[in-house]
Amino acid sequence: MSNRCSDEGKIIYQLNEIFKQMSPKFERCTGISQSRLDLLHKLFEVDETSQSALQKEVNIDSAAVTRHLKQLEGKGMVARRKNPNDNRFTFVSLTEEGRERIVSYRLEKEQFITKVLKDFSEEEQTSLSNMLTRIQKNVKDIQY
Amino acid sequence: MSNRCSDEGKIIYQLNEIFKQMSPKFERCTGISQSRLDLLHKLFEVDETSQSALQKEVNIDSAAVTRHLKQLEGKGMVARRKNPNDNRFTFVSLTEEGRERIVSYRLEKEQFITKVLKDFSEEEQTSLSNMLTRIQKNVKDIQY
DNA sequence: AGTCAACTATTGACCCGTCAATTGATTTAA
DNA sequence: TTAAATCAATTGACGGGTCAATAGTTGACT
Repeated sequence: MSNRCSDEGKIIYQLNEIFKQMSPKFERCTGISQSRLDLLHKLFEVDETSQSALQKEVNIDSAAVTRHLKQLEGKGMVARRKNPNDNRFTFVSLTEEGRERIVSYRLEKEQFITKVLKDFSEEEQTSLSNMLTRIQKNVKDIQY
Repeated sequence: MSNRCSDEGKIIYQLNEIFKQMSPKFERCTGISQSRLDLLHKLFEVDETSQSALQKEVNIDSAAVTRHLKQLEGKGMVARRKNPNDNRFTFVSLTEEGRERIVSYRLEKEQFITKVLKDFSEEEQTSLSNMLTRIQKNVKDIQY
């Protein structure tokens, strides 16, 4: 249950470090931030969604979603329009240009991922993934 | 080397999710952010250091370090003074109050960690840690 | 009808990180 | 000894996230 202090925080520490080191490299390699690519990915699969549905999928604050989508709209990658049947909702979809550009993003991302998982066998990957899933569950179970 | 798409991005995704979900809970449980606790930890071990040396250890930008330390100074947890032999450097140290309070922070942190690693055996923990180390190395090797 | 509650989206204030430019102190070299 | 280079720390501008408050729309209930 409890083990020696030197090791105790190490995994948490490593998780943070990996995140901090990986995020900026991801952005430089792919040319887009992970959050934005996530948004585009979801849109890629869905054709058109409400903003709130999108927000629930990517799991970032709706304020951030609004700002991202506005910028992506400014760059001509997504289109937004109000739901005519319910003006509270705004529908979001990829533009043609967005749809084209996301393909190259995906490519860059795949290359990035293979670099990150270099020398990991299939078994190791699934083993790692399973452990991460368990950690995720533990984190979720922490009340407060 | 390359495997099916559904699994490809999953680990990266999980790492991000864990980080995003864990950070705010950590802060609520312990009452302090991870970065700040890191800073205090280093100071706890070292008695007095220069700010730049501290910055190198915690691995966050020196601008952020300055701002953190100023706030911690405002709360009476750390003390700062210029190095009399070289006025470029500022020395940082824990105050008595800071030294007291960090003990409880450590306690909260330990409890948090055991929750995160619930149901993980020693072997699993070292196995996980080793894999994370390898990933960290892979990330570091990504040029650009 | 009219009011009230619920819901989406947006905005503002804030935290935390980065990079780039600046300030002040010291060292190096001419 | 003075000028240039270097270095630590700070500051400002910005990106991206959160929460809280607000605006606008819709639905339900009296």
